[in-house]
Amino acid sequence: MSPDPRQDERDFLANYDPRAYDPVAVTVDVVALTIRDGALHVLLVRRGEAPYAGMPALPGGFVRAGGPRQGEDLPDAAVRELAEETGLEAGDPELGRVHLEQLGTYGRPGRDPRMRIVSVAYLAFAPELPDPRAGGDAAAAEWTDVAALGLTESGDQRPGTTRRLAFDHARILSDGLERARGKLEYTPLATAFCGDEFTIPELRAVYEAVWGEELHAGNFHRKVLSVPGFVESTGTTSDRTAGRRGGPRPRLYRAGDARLLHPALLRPGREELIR
Amino acid sequence: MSPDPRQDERDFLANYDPRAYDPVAVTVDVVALTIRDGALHVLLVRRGEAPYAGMPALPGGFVRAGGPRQGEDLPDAAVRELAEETGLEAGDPELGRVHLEQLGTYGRPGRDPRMRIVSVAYLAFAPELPDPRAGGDAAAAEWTDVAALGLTESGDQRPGTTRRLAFDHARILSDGLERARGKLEYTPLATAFCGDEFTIPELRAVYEAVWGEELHAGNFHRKVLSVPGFVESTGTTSDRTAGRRGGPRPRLYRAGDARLLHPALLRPGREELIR
DNA sequence: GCAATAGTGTCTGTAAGACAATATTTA
DNA sequence: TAAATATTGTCTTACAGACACTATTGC
Repeated sequence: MSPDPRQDERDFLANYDPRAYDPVAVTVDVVALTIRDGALHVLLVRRGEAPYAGMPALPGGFVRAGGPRQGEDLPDAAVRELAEETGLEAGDPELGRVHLEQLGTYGRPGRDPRMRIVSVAYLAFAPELPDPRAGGDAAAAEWTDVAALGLTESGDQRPGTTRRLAFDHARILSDGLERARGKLEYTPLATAFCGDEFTIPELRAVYEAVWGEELHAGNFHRKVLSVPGFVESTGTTSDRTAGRRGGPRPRLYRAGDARLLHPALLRPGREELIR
Repeated sequence: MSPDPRQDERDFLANYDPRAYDPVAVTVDVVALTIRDGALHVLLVRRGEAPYAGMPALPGGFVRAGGPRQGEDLPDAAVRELAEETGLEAGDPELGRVHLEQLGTYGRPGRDPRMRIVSVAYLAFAPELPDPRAGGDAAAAEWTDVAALGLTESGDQRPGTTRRLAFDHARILSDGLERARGKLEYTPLATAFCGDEFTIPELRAVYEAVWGEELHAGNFHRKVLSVPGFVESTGTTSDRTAGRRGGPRPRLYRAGDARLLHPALLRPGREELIR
């Protein structure tokens, strides 16, 4: 490496194609998912300005730069945006329980009418977080049932859907949901939607909410317990009565130490989708 | 939407946090993989300038911008970079057989010492492409055996490796290889490394090169034929003798119409990697 | 001829899914 | 008491992997 990075930088700025300096802005958008009342919800904000003023959008914003070695890393920007919109402090331990992963990057020319914007989308999975309105300066953000958005597999929204998403956020959310559905198959991600301790039926409710289909209780139960490291017993039983309509008290489990599920829990009935 | 996008743009540029306009450049980098002589190879260029002058790097370059609706989309930029470095024309039908997918985006501050750069990495799978040197103005690019790069699972290169990659390209390549290994399990991607017609042993050689382990010929053969839509018979046999050391002439197959393999071909012996 | 390989057959352990049975709880 | 639910058991079918076998080719 050259002994003088600033000289490098001057050479660099002087030499290469100036078209590359047409402004390109980099943003992060966050698809934050949680389970509320047994249904999958996504965090949406209401846009205050044009374009798409008044329409719901994914929380997001510009990545802070400031020089070659200054500014924030992309995952940090995603956490910051999530914290700002949920009203949680950036250092809140509640945020430590949130699983965050990069989803993909969207840069089609024209996706933002104001300027060329490349957006790095992140996917966040959280157990029930406080309602965004409770936070101090939290914007008009709220958890929205994804079923109400009428998303199709192709990333569009069905005609007649009242809550249309801004920009290409329907596509990004659609990709995020598909990623989440797939990850539930071969990782213990579903436990990230639960509290520290949870029952097998609660875990099954997570799978049913994300996959959108009912699962056979008995087979699911045996299967989860048969995957090494998926869950570990606490030896106690749940005394929560909310949502239960009878039957014995279910046992409580914690997340195990597995990072991959083997064998995987495959989604039923995907034969038609394969071709 | 506002009736005057240019007014939107002026408002936009006037109003928001100017720190976002600290220059951030967006590049694409391409992890192009192919099989040569039974070993997995990646396309690398030799850097001509500081930083990392003389060191091998992934092919890549700046995304062309030019205004809100001008410039190229990210996948187009990746195809352009790949075409430039391989010496193929951008419209060459040979490029149409290349499978391209987004790998991930890397934006850690300091990853490029000159300025803040966010790089969108793409993964390309191709059957044997012409040698880059054959192309007209092709840079000093060449296919490199990935085994010679001494990559570890953590994305570093083993001490003593002579060909050290520039920037964080060892990490990017490492992520690309892991993605490729995984995709071979549940998609028919391996056929993208083969010609139009191929034999089951050739297909097995692809799996062995990418996974880095030998597979049982008999079980692999039966398994491939049992997955619906993976391959379809041509009714002919291969008369190529290159690489074969005996035995009957293998039958020829084409890629089938499956987009997912069901059941999947799982990598053997991953029990240790699960925790 | 000899060694290597393509392709098929067989057997065993594991897993998925349908279904049933029992015990325990809420309403 | 009736209905719902947690948990376990049983059975069938499918599949992965180990191994064996035969036929066909290159050298």
